[in-house]
Amino acid sequence: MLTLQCLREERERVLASLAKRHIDAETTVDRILALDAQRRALQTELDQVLAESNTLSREIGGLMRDGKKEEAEAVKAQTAGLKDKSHALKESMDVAEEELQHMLVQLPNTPCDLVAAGKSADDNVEVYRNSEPPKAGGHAKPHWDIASEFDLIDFDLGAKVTGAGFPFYKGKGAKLQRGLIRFFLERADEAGYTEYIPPHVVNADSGYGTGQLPDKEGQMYHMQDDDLYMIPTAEVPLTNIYRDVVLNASDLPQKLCGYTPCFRREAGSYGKDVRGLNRLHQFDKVEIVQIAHPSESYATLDTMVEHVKGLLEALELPFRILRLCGGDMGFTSAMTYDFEVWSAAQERWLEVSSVSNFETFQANRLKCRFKDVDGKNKFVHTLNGSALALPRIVAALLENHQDHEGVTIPKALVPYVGFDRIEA
RNA sequence: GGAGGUUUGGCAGAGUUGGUCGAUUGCACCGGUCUUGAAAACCGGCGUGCCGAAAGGUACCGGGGGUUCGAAUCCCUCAGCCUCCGCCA
Repeated sequence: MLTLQCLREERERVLASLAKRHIDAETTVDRILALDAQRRALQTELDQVLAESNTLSREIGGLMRDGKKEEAEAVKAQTAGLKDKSHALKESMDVAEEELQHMLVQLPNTPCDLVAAGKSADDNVEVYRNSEPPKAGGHAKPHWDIASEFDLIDFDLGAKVTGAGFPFYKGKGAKLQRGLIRFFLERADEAGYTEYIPPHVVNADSGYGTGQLPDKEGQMYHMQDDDLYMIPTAEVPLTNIYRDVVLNASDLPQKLCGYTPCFRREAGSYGKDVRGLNRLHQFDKVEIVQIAHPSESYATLDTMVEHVKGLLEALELPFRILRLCGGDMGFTSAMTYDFEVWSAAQERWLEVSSVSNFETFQANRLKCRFKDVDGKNKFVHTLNGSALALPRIVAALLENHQDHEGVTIPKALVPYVGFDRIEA
């Protein structure tokens, strides 16, 4: 979430920045500032009452020790009204604080300067494309047909055993998954990311820390009996490693990665968006995360973009990179690059990675700071990116590398999957 | 799942008949003296949030709540960790 200090000192900039998301936050921000002023005034008053109370209590303590019981009783009488007074002040302060927090967590992050204003995906800025989308040959089969023809993925079986959006991967389909995961992890390892196998289930504090709660409450599977959430991305457990942590400046950057299945309820999705592998309730993903020094974070973002770019090049897929506009960016992000691969049969771009800098937005919630050279604790910047999400990569591999007899596995991937062709 | 124990500042570890305890001490760490440099020794500093220009005030001894003029110390509750028993991959 945004810091109060930032709202206080840079109100105009924050409003202008949020306007790029097509959000008019003026009313909210001003209400927050009013509550903040109110809270501070109450705190000052409360502190005074408590100070008085503490002084008297110490006095009583001294008198009791000296055996002057009657004098102590007399002082005690002076404390009579103080407790009610402090309780009342505390209560008003808590009320103001609660409303303030409630409003504050609903404000999204401020897009950074480079981000364009915009309402929807149409306003995203394409910053890179490795090739023109191959012309439709008319014969390209969609991945769900290929998957079925070579018995790679069974959607119906998944629907029977669990429900729609939970496919079974089979035979070479399963090996392809396993190979891709290994391939992505090895590349992350080579790039200096430490591998983690995190829990696939997190508590509410963690959901809150990375911003899934309360914003996306309905998107996560929730286990009511234990009040735990299934992770929608490894970002949640990996970034929450740093919740309530103060790092040394020399510890930065922290680079970590991890493979996990991801679980998303995807309420409200329908149609061609959910066909085949396009959108699943459970999917596999390798995530890269960095905890960076504020002055380095945008350079870090660039290296992460380059990393993902390298993966897609190795897989020989046509792709483009978009810098998302304000209106299309996630709630917590200050800047996001989306990677999209071309689907030859569906003849459209499919998002396969999202690489973001959250600046201090998550760090503020996580209370993740570093001790700066001036001795002060400051918020770190957090970043993460998919490197990569599997289903649409598999879709693109099947569709783009198909021919009449089967599918050719890109050379870089062969050592990981153990075969170079998928055929009948 | 049952029984008991435990949870203090980066770590270790005092403090529980409630009263200058936000907290003794050691280690680690930072600065200084000494030294060609280092080590040792000695001196000083050394948790975090909030309010405040500052001085200072206030809050925090696992989380939350309560008793009291006053709680790290008493009570309730939740959680983590440890030991034993049970069950089990």
